[in-house]
Amino acid sequence: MVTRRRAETRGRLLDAALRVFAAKGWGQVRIEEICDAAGYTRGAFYSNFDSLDELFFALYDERADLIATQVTAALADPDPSFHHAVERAASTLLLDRDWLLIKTDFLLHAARHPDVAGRLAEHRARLREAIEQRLASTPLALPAALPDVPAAARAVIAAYDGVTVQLLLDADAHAARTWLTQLLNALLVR
Amino acid sequence: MVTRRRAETRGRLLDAALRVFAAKGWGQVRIEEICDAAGYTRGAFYSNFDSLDELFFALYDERADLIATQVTAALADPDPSFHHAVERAASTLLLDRDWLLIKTDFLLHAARHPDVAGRLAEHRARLREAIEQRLASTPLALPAALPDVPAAARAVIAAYDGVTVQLLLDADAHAARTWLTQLLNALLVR
DNA sequence: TGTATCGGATACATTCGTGTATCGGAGTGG
DNA sequence: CCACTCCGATACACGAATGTATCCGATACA
Repeated sequence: MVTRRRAETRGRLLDAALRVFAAKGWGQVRIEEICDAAGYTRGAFYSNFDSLDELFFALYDERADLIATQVTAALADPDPSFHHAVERAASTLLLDRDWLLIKTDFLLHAARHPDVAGRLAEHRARLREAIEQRLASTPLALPAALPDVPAAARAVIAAYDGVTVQLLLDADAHAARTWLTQLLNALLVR
Repeated sequence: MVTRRRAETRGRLLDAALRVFAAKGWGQVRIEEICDAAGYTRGAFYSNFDSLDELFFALYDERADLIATQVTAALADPDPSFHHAVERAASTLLLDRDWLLIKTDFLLHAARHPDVAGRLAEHRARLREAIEQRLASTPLALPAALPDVPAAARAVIAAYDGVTVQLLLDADAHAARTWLTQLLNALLVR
């Protein structure tokens, strides 16, 4: 089982794919571009993946799992203040513009192909549950328009999605983070 | 000047392009698909446009202008109640899922190609100004986290973008509209 | 109505990307 | 050290999409 070299090139291909997909966008990417960026030829690609879709999905799964784990950890940390936890989660979520680009590509793909929307729904559900648990464990005076914790959690996700759009457009990560915390304050603090 | 037939086919091509782009997504669309959907051959396309990009941009400009005009009118209408105006604007903005798909495609394109981001920025600016004027002309007790009207207007846009994502995923326009009004209440009403 | 022009259809050449089949080298086990 | 296996490189054949050049029918105008 010579899984050593194989895992290496697979990893390099995934890393290169992240950059290339972020730069050009789903649908503009040719297989050979990724191979070039990774330092291989198409032979390596076809030896590790069956299609570009499979690579893209593998990439999405890998990164989505990573991010969800990090955010969950940031929110579940019991000791710091609420605002501090929000800051940490916001930093994780809005840190990597490349990921936001790819995630939005995947969102569009899921919107058009409901059969693959499950992966995305699962990712969002993980984030929502982490947010709900954090909200439930923190004494908050929610505004009248958001009566319960699930509604508040959905509002948090909507704010995140809204700020994501802004960050995609102006590429100002710092402004996006402060703007997200400002929005969350407006939403969650009566 | 035989502009009659020409305008007709150009219009049909744009209409067909709206459907095809919404269904398949930017980057998955072949010129001939649009021509087929419009009932023409590629000759008609090349006679009216230089490239697929040009067609896509023309389509975006046309629809963005239409939507912005409608929303501005809905918001500027002085007589109805604030909530009623919000409902009308929300209905216009969230009515057409096809448009949201295309708009998001364009968002990604703009995020990756800053030189074409101007069109999108202009569209957003029009919406923001309409919102600001409406907010300024309505006595509202803004929450502490959104001190002034510009901040509140940006929050409205963020909420719109966030709800757009949800609508893209679950395709439930009615839920999206009520959810948007709920979010706006949470954001704007102290 | 005849004619000139315009617009869309058709045919063709070319380019580009893909997928497969095969080859050579590197790593592994005996 | 040798043989075997695995993996990535190379070469090739095929199909798809594009853009252009040309043709024919429709429309406008005298």
